[in-house]
Parts: sequence; C-alpha cells; structure tokens
Amino acid sequence: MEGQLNLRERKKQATRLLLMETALALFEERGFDDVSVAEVAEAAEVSKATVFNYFPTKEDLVLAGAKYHIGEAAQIVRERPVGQTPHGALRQYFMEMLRSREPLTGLSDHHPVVMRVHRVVSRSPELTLKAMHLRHRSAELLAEALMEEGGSELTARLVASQLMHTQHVLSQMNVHRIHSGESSEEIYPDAVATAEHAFGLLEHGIGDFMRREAEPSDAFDVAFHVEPGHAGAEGGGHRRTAEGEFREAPADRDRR
Amino acid sequence: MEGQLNLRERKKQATRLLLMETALALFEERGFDDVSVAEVAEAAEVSKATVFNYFPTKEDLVLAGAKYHIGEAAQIVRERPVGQTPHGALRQYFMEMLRSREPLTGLSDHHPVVMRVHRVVSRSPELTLKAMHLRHRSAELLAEALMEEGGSELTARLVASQLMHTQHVLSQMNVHRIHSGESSEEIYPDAVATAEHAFGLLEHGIGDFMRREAEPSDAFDVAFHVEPGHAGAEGGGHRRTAEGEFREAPADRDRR
DNA sequence: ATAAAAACTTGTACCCGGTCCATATTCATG
DNA sequence: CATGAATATGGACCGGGTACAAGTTTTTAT
Repeated sequence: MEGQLNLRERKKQATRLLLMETALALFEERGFDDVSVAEVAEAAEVSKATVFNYFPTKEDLVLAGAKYHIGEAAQIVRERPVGQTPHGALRQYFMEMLRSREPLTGLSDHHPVVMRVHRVVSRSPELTLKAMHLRHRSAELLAEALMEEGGSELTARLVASQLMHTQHVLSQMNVHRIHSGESSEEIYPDAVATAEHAFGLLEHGIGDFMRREAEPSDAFDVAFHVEPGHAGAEGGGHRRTAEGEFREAPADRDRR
Repeated sequence: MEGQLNLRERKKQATRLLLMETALALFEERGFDDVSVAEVAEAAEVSKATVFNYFPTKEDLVLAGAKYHIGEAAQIVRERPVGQTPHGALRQYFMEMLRSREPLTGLSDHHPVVMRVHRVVSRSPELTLKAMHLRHRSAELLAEALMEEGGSELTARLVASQLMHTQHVLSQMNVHRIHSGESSEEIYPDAVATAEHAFGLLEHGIGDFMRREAEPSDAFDVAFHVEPGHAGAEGGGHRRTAEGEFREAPADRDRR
C-alpha cells in the first residue's frame, strides 16, 4: 500500500526529493542568496523550468516542508476536548511535541535534514522573512478557528498571534542551542521549564478566554458548533503540576 | 531656518516627494504589483536608476514613511519614568497617540496620504509582508531594550512581540473602520475601549514584568539614564480609570 | 503491440526588480 | 567663469519568475 504508485508518480516524488536535497546542499555550502535557481537546476540535471514546476518559488525549495504545518495549531484548537482552553490545548500539544522531539520544537537532533534547513534559513534574511510569513498565516488560521467559536475578531487575532509567537520563540531557543552543539537530551529539561514559563506568561493573561463548554453535537466540515445549555463544568486550566501529566506522546501526529 | 537649504537639497527633497506621490497615485490606481518601477520613473519623468537612487527597493516608495518609526517603541520604553513597566509605558503612549490621532494608530482621517498608503498596502500581499517585516524589526529593537535592563532573552522577545503585535492589531482595526467610511471621531471611543481591552489582556500576563525599580548606576551609550532623587510616587500601573488621566498629548513626538 | 491521449520536460524568449558603470549634466565654490 | 563634487542618465547585465511551443515519456485504449 506504499510503493504502488504510478511510475510517473514515483518519478515525480523522486525528482522532487532530488531537487530539495541538491538545493539544500548547495544552499548550505554557499548560502541561499548566492546560489541561483539555474545552478540548482544544473546540479540536479534538470531544466530551470522544471524546478519551477515543482516549486513555485525558490524559497519553497527549502520551506516546502514547513509549509505543511500551517493550520496545525488551528486544527489542534478545533479538536480540543470539552473544558479546555485554546491556550491549554496548544500548551499541552507543544509539551507533547517536545516530548517526542518533534522537529517543529527545534529539538531535532536526530533529524539531520531539519537541522540543515534551520541552519540555511537562519543564515538567509530572505528565508527568515518568508518563514515569518508562514507563521503569520498560521496565526491567521488560528484566529479564524477562534472566531468560529464566537471570539471577537480583535481578541481572536491577539490571542492567536501571541500563542503562535510564543511557540516560535520557544522553538528558536531550542534551535539555537542545538546548533551550539548541545544535544536534545541535554536541552530537554530546560526546554520544558522554559515552555512552562512562556505559556505561564500568557496564561495569566488569556486564562479563561473562550474555554470550550460543550461538545460539538454534530460534525460539520469544520468541527465546532457550541451547544447551548450546559455552561457548567469549569474544571480549570490544568494547574501547574510536575510536568509529567500528559497523555502519551502522539509521536507521529504529523508526518512530513 | 526652514527653507534655506541648498538648491540641491531642495531639489532632492522635491523629486523624492514627487516620486512618492506619483508612485502612490499609480499604485492606488492599478495596484502595487501591476505597476513597474520603470512606469513610475517614466511618469515622474526620471530614469529608472534615479528611482533606485532615492529608494533602495520598490516597496520603499510606499513604506519609507513607516520605516521611520522603527525603534519608537524601544525608545519609549527606554525613556519611561521610574516605577513604570514597559507595558505601562507603551500602553500610555498608545493612548496618547490615539488621542492625537497619530497616523500609526490608524485613526488617520485627516491625513489623506496615510490613508492612501494604508489602502495600497492592504491590497498588496507583498507590501503587507514587508510591513510585517518592519514590525518584526521594531519588536527586535524593543526586545533589545528590555534585555538591556536585564530581562532574559526569551522573556524579552516574548513580551516585545506581544506588545508590538497588540498595537498592530489595534491599528489594523482602526484602519479597517476608517476605510469603511467611519470618521475618526466616531471611532475614537471604541478605539480607546478596545485598546484598554487589548492591553488589559496583556497586563495580567506581564503585569509586573521588569518594573523599573532603581536607576541604572551609570549611563551607557544607549540613551537612558533616569535622574535619581525622586523615585517615590509609586502611582504604579495606572489603574483603569475613566480614560482621561493621561498627560497632555504629545502631538508631534514624531514628525513625518 | 501499438497508436493516440495525457502528463511532463525542455529550450527560448521575455518581463521585472535591482546593480553596475561610464558618461553627461547640474550645482557649488573659489 | 572655471573647476570639482554631487547627481542623473542610459545601457548592459543578473537572477527570479512566466509563457509557450515543441519534444519526450508514461498511460490508456484498442
């Protein structure tokens, strides 16, 4: 059920991979800005037009992977259980990701390609900017999710951007330490503590914002639709405990 | 003391103005992306090279004005009085700006050029992105200011980005309403209330973060240096009152 | 097996933003 | 008015990106 794609399809994926890999190698060596798409094409033994066939822009050669994760935060929030705030859901999710060393957290010791991408991005202002754009889009999507539950546009956008940016700053810190040579195992405890700190910073500000109060009675294409009726079940924003109370780690909630 | 610049200097400013104005007009008419720099040059009866002499990139034709304000937030924080938090200083400053209808708040009824710029920017994804970049830079500078006072890098970056983004979301709301035809006078009360709300959201999260407590023992190259002596007058985080307790509006703290 | 259709690649020419440079023009100054 | 400095100009050039017509490969139908 895995390899039985078209010959065509398989070739496509192969050249796609090839393009990303050769591009990454060149960018790593000489910097994103000092390598032209034509050079990438030549190195991959392919025409320039083909490169743009696979990747709409030069940056996508590097950021295509990251692009996949836009909308993740919004999804997590939409799927959160009754009684949990968006903040709580994302906080928990981030902790789970830390635990399973997801690339997005920056703790990507064991994932060399991700590290190379990070390095290339961090060394190119242009790529850094584009990455910021992706984050912005994520925040917009998250804001939409919040608004679907009845949040005001303003508050939704504020909270969304705060949440997304918190994650980003946390990831950046981890990336930085990894690139300084520390291992993800060394960093992990600090990463957890810091994340607690950062989300705590937010929690007191947006603590009870839009805590979900009832389960969706029906599945629409988008999963919300708050049932009027039982507004009880406060339950509260999981008080800071030791840091071991999460559900088992998801491990592959996002393939790449 | 105003008009006695060089002929040269005066001409330079004139063509600079001319370029911005003709570019703005063209962009307004046909959209930023559908007007080439060459066309702007032609319309202004100038060579393409000259355009790039005055403005390093096409976007600068529109965003040069905004660029001026990078660093403002950092400055405000550095110059804040003893006993005030960064949050409090920026909140107060934003309220003052609202009061004097500063363009940056979005309440720029009376300032047609600013409105046109806003419109052009909002209709071009590229410009929107670049504007975001400017905000990001502002946040970085603010974070630096916070770190100079001993904040951890992580917390400084988090708080800085939250503060900057709050301002941006507030401004955007105002811009949007202005462009929907409301007058700044109509909007003002809402704008104030909303700003209170937004900064309140943050306040409970970052309330006492780095409240300045004592004077720096020495003046560094950076320009702060609070006069020791009257450190009393706690007064503190100006408790939410009616909304009229601010110092007289600055009116021209930034010329453009 | 083979021919036609569909999908993909390629080269080429082109547009645009941006840089470089050598030449020409304009302003400032003694 | 002459000379030097600042600025403007046109033109060549580069890299990202698009458009397109012509070729090549894979699929599919016969």
